[in-house]
Amino acid sequence: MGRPPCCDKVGVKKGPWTPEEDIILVSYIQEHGPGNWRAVPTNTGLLRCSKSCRLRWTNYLRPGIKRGNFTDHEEKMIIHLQALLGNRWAAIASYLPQRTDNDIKNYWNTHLKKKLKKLQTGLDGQNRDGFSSFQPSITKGQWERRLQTDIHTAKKALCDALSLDDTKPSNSCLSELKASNGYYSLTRSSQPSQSSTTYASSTENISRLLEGWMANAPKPAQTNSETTQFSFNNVTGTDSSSEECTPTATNNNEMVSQGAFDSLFALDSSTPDVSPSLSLDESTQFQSETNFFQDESKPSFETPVPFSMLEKWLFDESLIAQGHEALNIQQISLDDNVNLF
DNA sequence: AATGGTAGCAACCGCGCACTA
DNA sequence: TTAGTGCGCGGTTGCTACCAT
Repeated sequence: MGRPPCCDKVGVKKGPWTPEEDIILVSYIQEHGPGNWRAVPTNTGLLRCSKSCRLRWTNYLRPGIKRGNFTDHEEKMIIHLQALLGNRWAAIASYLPQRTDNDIKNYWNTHLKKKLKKLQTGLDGQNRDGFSSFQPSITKGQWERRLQTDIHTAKKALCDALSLDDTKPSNSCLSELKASNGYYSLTRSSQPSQSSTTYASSTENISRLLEGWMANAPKPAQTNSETTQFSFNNVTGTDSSSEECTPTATNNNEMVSQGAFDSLFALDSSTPDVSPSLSLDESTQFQSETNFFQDESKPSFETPVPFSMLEKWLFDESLIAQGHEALNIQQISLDDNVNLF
């Protein structure tokens, strides 16, 4: 059977999204919810294909997305998870609730690959930080087979471990908004760029504003130098809470504040001992108690479960040195990847 | 100041899977 | 069982900003 194109390509706009398009898309999703992407261009009048709309929403407009500034812990998690899962960015992203697969993929390709390569060449076989060479105890085929059966359940178990309540306000929100001040100019020429394009910064603002919508009933738009620059008065329900980053904005289940999220990754040696390798049985046990991926393949954050299990599993580098099998698996994959550089 | 190279990132493309009729 | 459809994923491209010369 032939596969029809996702759109007829005729009259379909490509390239960067404009703020106006973002607003239209956000407004539509706010009203109808994500999904049925095929209908989005038709119903909104956007000259974009459905895939483009979905991608734009998933990667940039969806609430709760953190962009840029990967922390050391996130970096480590990505490295470990990439070693374990390979280039399964969506799976890796599911462990980093605020990050998109695209973001992680880009970060891997642009930063971490180089970093690891540098590390690999610099150390030249010395064992350090879990990234060095070693003698694999099992073949890649073996661990891949094992992963095939284990990854899915382990993924769900880990997501369960990530589940927590979000009660802290985001401290970084306001400063980011300030940093973005003026970036939403439609002329895209009013402010100097910092580290990203003016457009990227502006979509971040859209996301943050949307967080406010999702969290609260629509309120009259508040006059503000930042929001008015965005022409958000075209959209009903602009919420001032997104500017203030008050805890009221945390009702959204998808959103995890910076503070809360960072706390997840604080290494805590006092946490209970767990096996560094999630066995199938353990994972299945978790799986039976949880309900994941409610929306857009991201875990929910309803049931507070200590993060220590995942944390320990991912970060206990001493276990790497001890040569546990599960971490050997990571090492194998990591070495395989490094060899590709 | 101008130019060329490079890095970073947003977005696109094609494929595969799941679901339905 | 097969065809049609929608969606998600991973790889890749191309644009833009930055940096070195």
